[in-house]
Amino acid sequence: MPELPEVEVTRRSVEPLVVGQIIRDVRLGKPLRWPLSCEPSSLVGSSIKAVRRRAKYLLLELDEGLLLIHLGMSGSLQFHRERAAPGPHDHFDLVLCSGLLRLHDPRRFGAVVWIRSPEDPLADKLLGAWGVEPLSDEFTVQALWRGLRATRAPVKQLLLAGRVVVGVGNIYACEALFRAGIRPTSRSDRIGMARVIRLHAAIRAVLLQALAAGGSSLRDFASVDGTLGHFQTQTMVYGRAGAPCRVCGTAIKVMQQAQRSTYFCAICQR
DNA sequence: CGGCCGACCTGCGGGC
DNA sequence: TGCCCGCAGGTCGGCC
Repeated sequence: MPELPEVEVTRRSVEPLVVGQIIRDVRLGKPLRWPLSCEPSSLVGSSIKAVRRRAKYLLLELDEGLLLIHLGMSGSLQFHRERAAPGPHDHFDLVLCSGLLRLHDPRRFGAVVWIRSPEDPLADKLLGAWGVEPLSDEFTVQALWRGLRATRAPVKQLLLAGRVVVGVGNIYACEALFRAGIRPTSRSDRIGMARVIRLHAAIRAVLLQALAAGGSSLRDFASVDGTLGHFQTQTMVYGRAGAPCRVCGTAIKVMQQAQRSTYFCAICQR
């Protein structure tokens, strides 16, 4: 589920429930992508000072250090007011006074990692080399232009790589390129300024539209209070192979790029 | 260093 | 109806 809109929707719904709360207990389920990197019991007694987001990571700021949460492909956070027995796919619980914050993640590509400080080598490995936040002032046409000029890779793969701009995954890369009228296979360094300007606007617009829709709930993504997102019903190309383009009526095509499915309209994107 | 590819893991939908 | 295959929102590490 988790691209920037889904992670941000999660952040906004979690924040008011956990900020100021003290960690009473920690429960681990099956192993996730990376180990927690500390004794679970060492987190007990810490309070949660803030909930931030960087790229697709949620960052719970503690008294000491940072709890970094990644939702992987299938993760979502839940909040239970009452004690609730964990299911087979519930792999991390933070017990607070106000209730229980729980990571539900069937595929276990997600992770919860404790980071001691910004100088921790783990911080660099996990948060170090990312590009700018697309909804911040740092994401300018110039920044996108420079990033595109620096590589011959297909533009869709550059967007997915996150080195220039973060938070854009497979759904929103396909959608942004459609809205900008750009072929996903176009060589990044051959895209002209007029198109870069359109792509810059399209990335922001599609992410904002998805945020307003509560994200995409392809399987079971939900915000912490259980609300489902509905952006998946608004996509122009993603998941619509064979269906008519909402602009020109031509059948939407799907192809493989770097082992990911790319959806596009061969007429609207040239 | 850039870019491709496999790996990680489980569930589900479509086709036979 | 039931089984098997392919595919799914991410990203790291190894290899050329």
